[in-house]
Amino acid sequence: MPDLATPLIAWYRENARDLPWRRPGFGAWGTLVSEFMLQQTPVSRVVPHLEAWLERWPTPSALAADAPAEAVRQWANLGYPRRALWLHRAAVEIRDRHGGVVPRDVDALLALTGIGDYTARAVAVFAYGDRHPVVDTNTRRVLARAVEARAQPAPPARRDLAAMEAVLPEADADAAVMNAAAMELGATVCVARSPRCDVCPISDRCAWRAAGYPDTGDNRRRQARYEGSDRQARGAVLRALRDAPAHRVALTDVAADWPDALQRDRAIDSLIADGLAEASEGYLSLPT
DNA sequence: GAGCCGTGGCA
DNA sequence: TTGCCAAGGCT
Repeated sequence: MPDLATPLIAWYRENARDLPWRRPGFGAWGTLVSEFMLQQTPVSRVVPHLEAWLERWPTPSALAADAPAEAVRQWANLGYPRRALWLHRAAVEIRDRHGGVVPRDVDALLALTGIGDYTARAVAVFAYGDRHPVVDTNTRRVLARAVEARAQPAPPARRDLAAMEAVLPEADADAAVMNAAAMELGATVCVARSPRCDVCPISDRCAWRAAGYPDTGDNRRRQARYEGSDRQARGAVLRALRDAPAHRVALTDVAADWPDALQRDRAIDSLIADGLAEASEGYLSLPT
């Protein structure tokens, strides 16, 4: 296995983007909030929302003291609004189970609502400096190409953690930078379409490049069409609630212009089932 | 493990 | 216009 860490770390020190969560002393709560927002949402859209969020709720207890509806409203159009609800629940759990301090232990982090393998380790590594493999979609693509000589990674699996562990330096601080560097390379150089191998710091040891960029197929899961989907209908309903005075709309008026009434009703029911909406006395509202 | 869950930018 | 892609997680 060629040494990927040395050139990646050196490259990262020179080329890392200046992002809010990379500022010294950003804090574990800020890191946690940023990681929730970054789950499937691009960096450029997250940055302004993150700063507004932390200004309003500087600690987990501050968020926990507010209503879930406020979290969902503040989430605005970041997408996947269940994350706002889960972040609020996590804040309550941090207040009640951890004295208001974001836990450092990976298992404790994994036990929080909305935190999985990626986010738990990202917090432990980037906020606390501990040594764990942090594997996101960028890292999976970098490892698939550099190590496995594949054009695209396989779907996410637990073995991805072992694959990253295998290329991680021993020292905690180096391992943390390596984790960030692999993600950064995947986000800015080793991108999904049209990778920029001419500026890649590990192109001389990339297995995919050495093999002549073979087309190894693509096992990635396809996203369902969004236009006309239930997800779009849910988005329309929730947008109406966010924009309404007191986050409350008469049930008969919610997304009344939606072309498919059955689909609209299905969306309302599923939002209620998810805890993102509540129905009472003929009105639909955000969760209190 | 597969399907589901928002939103917007870009080719 | 359509499909791809984005610091995932839950059921």
